[in-house]
Amino acid sequence: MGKGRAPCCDKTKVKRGPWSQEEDLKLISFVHKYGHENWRSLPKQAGLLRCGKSCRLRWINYLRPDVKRGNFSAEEEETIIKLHQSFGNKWSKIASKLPGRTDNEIKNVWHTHLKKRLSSDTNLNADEAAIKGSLDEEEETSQESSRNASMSFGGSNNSSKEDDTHICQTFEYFQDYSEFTGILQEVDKPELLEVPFDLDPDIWSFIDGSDSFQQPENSSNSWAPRECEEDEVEKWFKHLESELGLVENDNQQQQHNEAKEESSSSSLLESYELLIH
DNA sequence: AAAATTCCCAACCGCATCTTC
DNA sequence: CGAAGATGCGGTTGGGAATTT
Repeated sequence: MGKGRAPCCDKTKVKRGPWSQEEDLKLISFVHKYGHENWRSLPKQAGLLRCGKSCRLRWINYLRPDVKRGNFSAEEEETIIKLHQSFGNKWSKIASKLPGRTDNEIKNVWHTHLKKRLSSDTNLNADEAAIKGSLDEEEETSQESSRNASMSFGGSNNSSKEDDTHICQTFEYFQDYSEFTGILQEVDKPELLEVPFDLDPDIWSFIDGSDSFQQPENSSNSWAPRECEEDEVEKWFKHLESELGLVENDNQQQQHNEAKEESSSSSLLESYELLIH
């Protein structure tokens, strides 16, 4: 890098605001194939009308496969509080101690929940101190339990089901086959694998599907497309079919369909990780 | 049921730091 | 060593969802 480069981006020519599913797909598949060594040039090569900064943020905070979504557990919240006491508003530092959590997410949780909780705890403790002398033993016990109840605020015990919901929300808009093909054609007219079912394989055939993007001019090793071994793809498809119940008999299929909404979200994430790693 | 208010979070902005020339 | 671009970070905000009146 160095002198004579163009500015980060022309803000009059880039799209802003919420990301569409199409943009997400383009970004995911581009990063999957070529990595993200150069955020500045990525939007152009991926066919995105976005600032590189925006792409980076979207990837880190939302699309990265290892992003953990859903409510923070009580343990995570306590960890954040402790780390905040040590590091202050160093959100990235705090995030590095919480695998799967992003600095942005931690920052949001801090401002929306933990800060309030801490200040209410402080007030509670002050009140406690003020009235302590006049309380008999029974009243003190009551105060203690009240404070403990306050400490467990945050909805952290319902994380399991809500995790699934959040993961599902992340992936749910990838479920329309026709949209994928449209995006495929728009990105770079890749050869789409014919997949006889309607869901996730389309995403991944899209992602693995050949030369969807402009190859960077000076391709270094990190930019070179990853080799997608056929047996690896086949293995992954089998895994996916199994996860989605597509290799089951009718009864199993019916049972599976009933549970489909719950299982598909985690399966998707699992499959994504399986493919990426 | 509708309006008002509050809450939440994804995304933007601008500054700081790092990297390269 | 300084200049300039790239990237990272933290503060802030807009708008949709949820809740209250």
